[in-house]
Amino acid sequence: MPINNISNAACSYCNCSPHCLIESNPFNRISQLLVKRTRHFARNETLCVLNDRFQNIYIIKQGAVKAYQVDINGHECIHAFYFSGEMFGYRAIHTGHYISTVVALTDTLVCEIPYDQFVDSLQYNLELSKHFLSLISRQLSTSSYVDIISAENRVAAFLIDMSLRIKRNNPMQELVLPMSRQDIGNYLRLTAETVSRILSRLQKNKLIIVEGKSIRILNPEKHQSLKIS
Amino acid sequence: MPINNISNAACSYCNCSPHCLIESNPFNRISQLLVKRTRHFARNETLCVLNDRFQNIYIIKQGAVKAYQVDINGHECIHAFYFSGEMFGYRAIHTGHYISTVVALTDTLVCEIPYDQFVDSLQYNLELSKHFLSLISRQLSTSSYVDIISAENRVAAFLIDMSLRIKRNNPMQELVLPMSRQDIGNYLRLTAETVSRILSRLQKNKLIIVEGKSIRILNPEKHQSLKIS
DNA sequence: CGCCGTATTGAGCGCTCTCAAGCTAGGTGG
DNA sequence: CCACCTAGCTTGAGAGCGCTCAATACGGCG
Repeated sequence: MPINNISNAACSYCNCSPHCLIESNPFNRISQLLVKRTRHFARNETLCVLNDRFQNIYIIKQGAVKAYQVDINGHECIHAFYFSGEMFGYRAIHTGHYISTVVALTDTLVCEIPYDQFVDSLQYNLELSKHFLSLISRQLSTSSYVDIISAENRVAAFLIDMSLRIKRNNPMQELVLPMSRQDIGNYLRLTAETVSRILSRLQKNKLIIVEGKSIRILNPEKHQSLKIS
Repeated sequence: MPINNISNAACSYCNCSPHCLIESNPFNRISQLLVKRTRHFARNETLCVLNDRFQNIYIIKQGAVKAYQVDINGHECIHAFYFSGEMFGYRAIHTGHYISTVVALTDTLVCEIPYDQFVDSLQYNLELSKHFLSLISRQLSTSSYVDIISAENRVAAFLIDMSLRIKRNNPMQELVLPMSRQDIGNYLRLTAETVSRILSRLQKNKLIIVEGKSIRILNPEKHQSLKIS
């Protein structure tokens, strides 16, 4: 696997193409014009650091990352996980500096797109402008888990979301979470102990089967009803 | 005060101009091209309704609004307040339908901008594209209050934020909150009772002076330290 | 095998919620 | 002018959920 492999292939040739967030005709039309770069990061490697100068938007070709800030108590506040096909970095557009540190949860391949060049290309393509605005707006329209009051509903909603976003190529429909219980807790504003207890409880109630990082969801419908507190 | 007064004045003549979020040279240059409309809403009147077709982006010239969804338990989840000079509606870009109901908290004047026309105008002005993306990105980069664990810190952070966003023309630096305690609670995911108790506690600790909806912040520095849990 | 990081489980505490009772301000009518 | 009403706000008592602290179990790896 080549590190920092420079490539300028059209999006249609990307291995992430079937489920890429920005995969769409308008983007493909423009994609040939953009110099993109595929980069590889090992588990625990840092993709970008809080306060570094904003330069690139990233799309994950393969793998998973977490984006977090460390608060004054040293607590790691995770505000997002991103998976295969998803885009990140755009939250830095306003400040010009990354507003979180992003770390790979597993071996991860990303597509790196220089923002300056990308935004300049918008003037040649109104459709791309519209599409990009729509993508960003999508992030604004998805409500956060912390809106959900009870811890159990929050974990259930998290599992449903993960099961929809993590691409799986196994027949058993099992979900393999790339993050630790602590990460899940930091994301949902719960402690790792609470996350663990709730997973046990959901298993006892025959809603899921837990085997370490691998989780099988037995009754997605039941979970749906849990989702909204 | 004319209702639904049609106007197409340049932004520079708007009474909101001194503190408008989208006030900037690039926008002013384009603003003459856009048909805008000034509309008036009385207290408790609805500006837009959840699931209605997305047509306009709004900028508040004067007043205040709350944006909320009602969850399946009938609980009103407020996800934002907007004040004079601020923009809303852009969260609907992705879905094409408004994702919340917006209601006036006081008598409110808004500037209504048709999105289709606005987005078409982007192709004539790259600077406007960049500026608009930056504005939207700003919304993504501001973290939510619910990230703050303790209720006291959440309320303190809320008060600091309000004091920065609500424009005042009084010398005593007093903050007049346009929303009820219940609204504050719905926004911070606390009960109205808890909000009330915490305001009393902050007053007892000589951090604020509460007189109904009017609040004076005595030690902004002390609050800052409260802000991050 | 022992080691270490992660996950699970338990006991007790504290914060916020629930439920309920008073309180206040503003409005209406006599 | 006061009596009365109502909605919103405040305050109190008790309960429950999630946190803290601590012990134990698991799993990968030398």
